[in-house]
Amino acid sequence: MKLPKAYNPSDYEPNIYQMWLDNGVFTANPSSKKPTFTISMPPPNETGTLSIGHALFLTLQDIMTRHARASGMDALWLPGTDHAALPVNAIMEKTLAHEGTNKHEIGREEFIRRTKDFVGSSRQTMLGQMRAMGASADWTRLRYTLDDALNRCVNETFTKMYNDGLIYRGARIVNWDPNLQTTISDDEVEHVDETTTFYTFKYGPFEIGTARPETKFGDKYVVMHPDDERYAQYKHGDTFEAEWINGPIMATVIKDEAIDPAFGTGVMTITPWHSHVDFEIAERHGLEKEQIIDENGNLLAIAGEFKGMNIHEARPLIVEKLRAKGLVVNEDANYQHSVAVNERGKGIIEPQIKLQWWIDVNRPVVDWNGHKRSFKEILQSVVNDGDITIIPSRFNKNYFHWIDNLRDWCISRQIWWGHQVPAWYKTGADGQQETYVGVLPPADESGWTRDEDTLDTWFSSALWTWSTLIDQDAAQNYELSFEELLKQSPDFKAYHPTSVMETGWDILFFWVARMILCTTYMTGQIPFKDVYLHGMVRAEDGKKMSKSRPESIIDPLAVIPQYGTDALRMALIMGVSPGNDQNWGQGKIEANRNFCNKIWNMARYTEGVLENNPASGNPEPSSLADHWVVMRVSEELKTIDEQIRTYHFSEAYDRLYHLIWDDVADWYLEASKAELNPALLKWVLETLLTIAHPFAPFVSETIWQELSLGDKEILATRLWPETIACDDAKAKEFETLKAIISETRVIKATLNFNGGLLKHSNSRIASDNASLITKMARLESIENTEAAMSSGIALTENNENCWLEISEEIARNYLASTEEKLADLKKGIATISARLDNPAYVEKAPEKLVSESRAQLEQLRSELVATEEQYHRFKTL
RNA sequence: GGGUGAUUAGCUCAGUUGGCUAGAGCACCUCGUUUACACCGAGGGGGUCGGGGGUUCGAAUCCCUCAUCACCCACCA
Repeated sequence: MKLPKAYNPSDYEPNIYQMWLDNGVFTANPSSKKPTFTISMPPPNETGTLSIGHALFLTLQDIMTRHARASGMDALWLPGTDHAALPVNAIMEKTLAHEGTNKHEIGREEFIRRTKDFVGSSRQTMLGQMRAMGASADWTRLRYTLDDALNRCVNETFTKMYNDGLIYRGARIVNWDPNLQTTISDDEVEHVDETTTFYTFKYGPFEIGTARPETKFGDKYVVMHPDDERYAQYKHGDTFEAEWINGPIMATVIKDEAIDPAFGTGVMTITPWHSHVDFEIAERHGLEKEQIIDENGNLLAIAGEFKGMNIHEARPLIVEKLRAKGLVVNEDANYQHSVAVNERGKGIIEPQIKLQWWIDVNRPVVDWNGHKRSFKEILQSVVNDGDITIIPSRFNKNYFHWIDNLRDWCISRQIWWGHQVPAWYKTGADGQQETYVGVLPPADESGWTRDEDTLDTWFSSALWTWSTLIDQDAAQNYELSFEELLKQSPDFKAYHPTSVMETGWDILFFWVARMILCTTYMTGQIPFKDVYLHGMVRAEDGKKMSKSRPESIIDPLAVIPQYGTDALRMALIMGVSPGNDQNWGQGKIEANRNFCNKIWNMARYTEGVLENNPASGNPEPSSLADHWVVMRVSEELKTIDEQIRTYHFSEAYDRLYHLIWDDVADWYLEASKAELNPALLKWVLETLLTIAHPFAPFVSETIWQELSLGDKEILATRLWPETIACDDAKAKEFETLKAIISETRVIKATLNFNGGLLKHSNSRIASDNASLITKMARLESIENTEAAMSSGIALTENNENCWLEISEEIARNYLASTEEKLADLKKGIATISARLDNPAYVEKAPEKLVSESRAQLEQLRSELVATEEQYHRFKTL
């Protein structure tokens, strides 16, 4: 025996993974003739270690990839990591602050160098963890979002969009994070609820409400709805003088439909520099805009005596001053509103007007399917036209809704870690600023200075599916045009568009939509055909795992040594449906550790049999159990294959679990002990290991290697098994046999006795399989009496004239069970005959269902007759 | 304000396009040291599928409505 009694995963996993690597099992081959299957791995951020969420996506993608490989495809799962601009930058700045310095002191070059060191070690940790999860990714094609080739793609994309007028530089209102000192996109803004004080101030003849008195210094426009009759006497453009924070000011009346007359007094003043809505009103009417708050959140000169003060300190002082002037009309301390924060770091967002780079999403100049379209229109049409399928489909609605609300995308960031904007500026002879945008710096760099900003991480991530497939060396040859580069990239030609994008629903907008946008634009192709969205893994109590509750965090790498990677993988997909969140379940991991051990012991049993009874010849079913197991395995081979292909991972897993445990382990292996068929037993084991492999790669491959199974040396390269022929009638006979054994067990358990004598009257199945029945039902013996039953308890669930010969004394105790059974049978008969008595059912339901119902009714009725006879006999005992 | 999801056994959840008398894992109860496995085997209890309407021969599944919970988007002077 090579296999020890229990499966201990950590004894085998690292070696098995290394064996796969050594044999190049995961390496794709674009020159093969096989159909291709591609997944671009969503690159994890290089900020630390793998989370349970990473473990989930690695499992799902690995199942798909291994299944594709087994389906005879050239499967490429392309791995990578993300430079994670904003989070990494924040970590670095914090580290520098700790050391008493900052990025400006050490300079850009040194900053980049130190950041590379940091992410380098973090990357190695993460790659090791991904391998520990069993990820069958092609590590020879490992990519990084800051690779030189990707940088070229970034510059190509930026330049092309700039030349097409789709990227522009403009002073617009942005989401400014004073903590991280950068702009962020709309999608990175999160709203958190807050209770604050809502003030109502007197402002000339009006009363205005605000939660932010500190922004009000420069307010000189008072806005109301044009149809608000309370203010009908004031005309658009009227001016008036009002006493305000730092003395009298001239104010102008503006009428605008953005104002809700029902809110507060229906009048407000605006601060265009620090509010999105106010900015839009000011733009509509061509109003002046003035900055009040600087980039650190301090008040500017316009605040007079408050100049230089932080807004939070200044707020109460400003209110105090207004109160002293008698301008405070009302204060509501329980005002509920939400405040915008950066989802990274939770810094409060201060809108500012800044000169930034933007992508225009509304300009219809992009060629797509022969039409000039805007980015918005392309995003809509690829999903509407079915080029891309989102799974589950309910996310279509979210996706379209997001597009409808999409505004121009601010892509520049005031941080150093990332792809630098490929734009250069110089002041020309006439004093005007010139701008140069290009893939390469200007030919003569003298006088030009490069834009200091970097691009939003998602801008480079948006190029991920194809930038990773272009020839990495050719990308450095700038003689080649971008189109030539694509043509000369074998991987791009073989593997793009990719087959499926598997990712979390939380980055549908951030990433999936932006990949579609940039990829259709640059390559003329969709990035992927299907989008499969998984949910979040939450803590066992249903709440988010969070750093503030360290005990809530499940570390996948801590689970693996104790339970094994396979158990972790299966726990993560068990009972989980696409797009739905799941709670971590300790019970699930234990159940799957046990399942792995079950597989192990199924192999161990087979190993023992084969040692004494070497398999010879082709596997062919002989006994009833053989025919039955071949039938069951063949059915499930097809179904599980289909389920994986259609992304029903949980159901595929469920079928595998019960096939192995219930059908094979509990029935077939036990039955085989009565009538050995070593060749078939071996076939069953090999087949089950092959279909279990995508789910449980380690235990299946370990057994394969330890027992030197199969026609191939490595299970990971084996094709999905073929079915073999069986006799359906014999398989059905085994079902009858199962019924005899099960019912015998039930009677024995109900009456709680051991042994027992089973008699039958010329049952061929019972006499042919006497030893099997005796063994599995744990009987004393079995005999054919030829005579009809006269005493004991009849088995009524089959038509084989079998009965348990036991004393009338004990048999009478079965009366209660018989009564229950009678009730159940009558209920079942009532249900089905009611259905059949309904002419509409017989007429409209499919013929197959109707005939099934008839057969079922027939069966129940004969069972009822037998049970009733028995019942009356017991009554008279 | 707009939207999505959830509500199924004590707990955590599956349940493809409506179709066998509604399932799993865990937990629970009874029995069992059968040489693959106690990380086991055999048997069992437990649900009017959130409430109410409707469509249909047939509804956990489709439609309407209400309730509770979670989340997303927008707004917030």
